Amino acid sequence: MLWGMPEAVAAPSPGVARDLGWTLGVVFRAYAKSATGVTADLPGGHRGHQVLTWAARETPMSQSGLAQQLGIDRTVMTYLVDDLERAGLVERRRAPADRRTWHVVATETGEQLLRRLDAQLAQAEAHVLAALPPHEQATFKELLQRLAAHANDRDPVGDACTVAEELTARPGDAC
Amino acid sequence: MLWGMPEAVAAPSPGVARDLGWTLGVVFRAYAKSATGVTADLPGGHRGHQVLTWAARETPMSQSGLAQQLGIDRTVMTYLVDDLERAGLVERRRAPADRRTWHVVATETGEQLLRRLDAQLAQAEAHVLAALPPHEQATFKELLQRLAAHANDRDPVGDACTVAEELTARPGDAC
DNA sequence: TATTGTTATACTCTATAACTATA
DNA sequence: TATAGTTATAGAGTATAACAATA
Repeated sequence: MLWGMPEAVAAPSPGVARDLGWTLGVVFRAYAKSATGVTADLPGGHRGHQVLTWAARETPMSQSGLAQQLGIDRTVMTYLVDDLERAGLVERRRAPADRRTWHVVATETGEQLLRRLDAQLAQAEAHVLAALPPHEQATFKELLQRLAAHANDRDPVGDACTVAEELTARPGDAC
Repeated sequence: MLWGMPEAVAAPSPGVARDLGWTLGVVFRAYAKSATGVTADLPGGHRGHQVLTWAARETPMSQSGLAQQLGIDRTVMTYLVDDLERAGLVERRRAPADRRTWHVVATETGEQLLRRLDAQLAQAEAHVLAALPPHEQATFKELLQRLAAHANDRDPVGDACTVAEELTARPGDAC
């Protein structure tokens, strides 16, 4: 888990409450909390939802294809599909062209559940945005989409100066 | 770890790329990746940074107070302060009023490092926002702050209809 | 008795590596 | 030989419970 910060957490100082990282984290966790609640009982949680979403597409995907797309380890994907299959939400079908691979396909039950989950997730989204009037909601989403589109464009901030070096650096040193 | 989704991940469908949850996650992870790099070598990572931030305040905090404020378990806080103390960034001082509690106070070294880390985190912030022109950056941050301020106002989306119930529900049922 | 802090233990999640069956 | 999938093992991170010192 990354950046777990359960429940309400107070800002270390008034200034921090205006930091991008802090506010982004607060809003993201508020959404994640709602979304986690929606997918809580689904096998695999939010990851199960992602797999189910892909499994409901027309073109079938292999397990390794799913793993690569969703950034999940191949070995984890096995357990994930196992659980979803046991719940009757997806099926494994041998790929005709390559008998090594399984295609993961949503069952009718899985597709019905997916539609309901998506509707509930839309509610969670609306809940998070409810603090803004409609036209500002649209502005926020539009700006967020543009940020997301360029999020992976450049390399992250250079780590030329590590903490280890910082610990021995003097105040005047450039970092 | 919550919502781990390493590296670049493709959206399950074109529509999803416009979902709030998806875009929020992409931008948050982009920032988290930069921020994690900044605090990578700090004992305790980003949590160590949070503790250090509180420890640098004027009014000293007890370990249990820190744990409660930051949503960290008491037992984890012990290890965290141990590591920060070993690195010479904070000190434990017996509280005069209550000899059971330790006050966690940043050392001069800790305060210097904190100032540098905060400067680097500001760079990470600027990096994430770089896709937008200045006046839209200000708009985004303002809207985000208003969302964050109301993030914990109401209860999360009702989970009156759990997945377990969904699995047995018929298409017409209200959820 | 309740609380602060510490320690030890167990549990969950994930990653690594070895194995099979196909290609 | 290389790849898809499976399984087993080990590791990190976290939570649970018991303990000592103090209130």
